[in-house]
Amino acid sequence: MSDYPEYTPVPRRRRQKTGGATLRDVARVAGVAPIAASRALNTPDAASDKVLQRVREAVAETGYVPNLLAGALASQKSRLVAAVVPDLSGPVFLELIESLTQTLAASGYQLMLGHSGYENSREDQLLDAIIGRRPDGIVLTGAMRSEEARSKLKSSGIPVVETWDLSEAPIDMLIGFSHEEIGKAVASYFHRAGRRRVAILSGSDRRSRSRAGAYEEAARALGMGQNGSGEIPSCFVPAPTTLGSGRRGLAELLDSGAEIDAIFCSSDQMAMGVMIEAAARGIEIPGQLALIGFGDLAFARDLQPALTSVRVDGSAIGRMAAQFIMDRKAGREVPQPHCDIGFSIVERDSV
Amino acid sequence: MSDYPEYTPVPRRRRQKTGGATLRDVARVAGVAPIAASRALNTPDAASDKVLQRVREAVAETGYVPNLLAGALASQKSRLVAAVVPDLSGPVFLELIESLTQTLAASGYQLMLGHSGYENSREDQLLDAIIGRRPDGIVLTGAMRSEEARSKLKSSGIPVVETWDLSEAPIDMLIGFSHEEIGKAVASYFHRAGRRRVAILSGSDRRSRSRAGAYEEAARALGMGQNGSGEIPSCFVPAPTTLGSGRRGLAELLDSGAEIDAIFCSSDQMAMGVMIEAAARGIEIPGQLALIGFGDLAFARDLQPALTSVRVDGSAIGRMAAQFIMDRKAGREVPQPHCDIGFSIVERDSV
DNA sequence: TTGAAAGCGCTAACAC
DNA sequence: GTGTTAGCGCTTTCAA
Repeated sequence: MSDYPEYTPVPRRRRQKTGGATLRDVARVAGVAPIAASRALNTPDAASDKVLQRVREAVAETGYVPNLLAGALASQKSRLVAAVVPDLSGPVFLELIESLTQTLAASGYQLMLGHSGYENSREDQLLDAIIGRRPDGIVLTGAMRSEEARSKLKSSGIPVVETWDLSEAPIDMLIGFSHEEIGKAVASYFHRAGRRRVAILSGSDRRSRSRAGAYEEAARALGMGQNGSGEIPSCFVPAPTTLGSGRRGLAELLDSGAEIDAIFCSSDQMAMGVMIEAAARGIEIPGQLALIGFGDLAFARDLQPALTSVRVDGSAIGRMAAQFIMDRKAGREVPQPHCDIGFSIVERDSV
Repeated sequence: MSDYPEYTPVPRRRRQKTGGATLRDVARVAGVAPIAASRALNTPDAASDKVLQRVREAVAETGYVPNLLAGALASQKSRLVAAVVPDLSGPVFLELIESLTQTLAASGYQLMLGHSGYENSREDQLLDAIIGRRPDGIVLTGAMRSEEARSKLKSSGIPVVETWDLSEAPIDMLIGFSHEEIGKAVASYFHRAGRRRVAILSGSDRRSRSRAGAYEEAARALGMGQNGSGEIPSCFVPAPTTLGSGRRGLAELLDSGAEIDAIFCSSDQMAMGVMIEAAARGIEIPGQLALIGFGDLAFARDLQPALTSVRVDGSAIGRMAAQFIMDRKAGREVPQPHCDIGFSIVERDSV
């Protein structure tokens, strides 16, 4: 054995690289500086045709896929937008989510989805996970009621679009409609249609309650309700509402002995449930019972009878929200950052 | 005018900082090194109580929210998982997406959602956007049939879970079931129920076609079909299928003059449409017409009659997919990376 | 248990 | 139009 110490090369600190080709590799192959390659890919107008050509070849040769994480870190633009929904199974928000994804994708943005549930419990944790990714925007469809969550959002500096509601003190931007107005409009619609003994079947989430409250109030003001008492029979079921809760809701309403000739349902699914239960009980719609749903889901027109429903243009909300955020990020000013998108009652055959 | 050049301070190149507090700020406030603060937050076990305490206070004081982008870049762990669905409006995938989001969220992962549509056109673009974010895993529920897309996925080195199908040559991991077996099982179920003049109403997407094909074949093998010819009346509608396409599909089937006593619908929504159309035409279910749906959506049990349907456990797929990916990332081996999760026929009253 | 140094892969800010 | 340099905010690696 020799006493000479073995030759140990100075251990160069090397991290494991991710494996794939990087912009440097592309640049080397193309024979240009990394930044030139970057420009060729991101702002092709600012590069000569020669560089463009060679970089493109190099990309093809190396199979380079840009690391958007690194790009986002350097440029402070993540091209990510987060959307928070209480729940996906109540398809009310689907239209919004789809149009959001689509509009964003067309501009190279990606959607990050978060579920908040209908309770405020996980909000904070979810928010940290979202803000931590530094999205270019956050679209809220529900929840975020806690003051802590709101101030966290505000101080993050990330553009926020609240949707699906009108708030007096928006965090930032807002695209919504008035649930109270809807409640009133439906009550008055029933009134004009000659219905008097109106009832309500509603989810117990805040928004449905808000529609329900305005509906009851307006109905009473119009002199509708149970003969004598002016009471508006109501049934509240936990969100998300389903076809099943519609069936059971109607059963409960009927079994309570109330005399009813019209029901406002807080979702089209529930309305469909009511239709099915009514059919099972031999109650004719709209003859004996008129029905208005909420959401105007695709199937509403295909029901028998076709369902009259309150329509809110979820696609428009999605498109606008995406536009708001992209405008903001591009430094453009959003002229009307608080928007009431309204609603309409789509008249079909169930009233 | 003096000829002396004005004193210009050396312009330090400063980027605009994002504004929020960084780990350095936290560390400074806590009086420790940045790395110590990092450890206090990520691996609390490896830090002394004193440091822990002071870092926590500093976090609260500064309102620090970790920049996960930077963390991901440095650690090669994005804690992001991408899911690609053809479409959200056919709620078949909702269960999967919800359980995926939930399982991931419980471990601090976030879901990134991508829509592929039912055509392969946007696949490649979508894939680049996804791979570019270096997610820790990708869950595929449809599409990705092009060889280019598959090889891109493979060479990315990102764990991929294909779901909702059994493939002979999976890209990586797989959690699925056999659409052919389902077709056969439904045909034989109708046969055992004494139905003979069976038909099919199906979406025209690949998977529905695959179920339909096996169903027709099995039905013919069992001697079912139109009297004499053995033909199986079929109607294919574009995906996503809806209640409306169910109504129109039944109408088409009936108006073609076929004699039918059982229909296999490729979605529960279509089955519901068939029910409605049947009711409108005075056709009794299951007396004159038996019905089996696919998806076993929540409303199936609440229909009148309750709908018999093929059930696939989407939640289980979501949970497993999340687990597979997290195991992989943690260096654990996934013992059974190819899994047939099977299906069941939930017997209710429509047959 | 704690810290200093060296990146992760990219782009903003300059200079030419 | 192109290149140089210095980070973005974090964590890995190594050394104490």
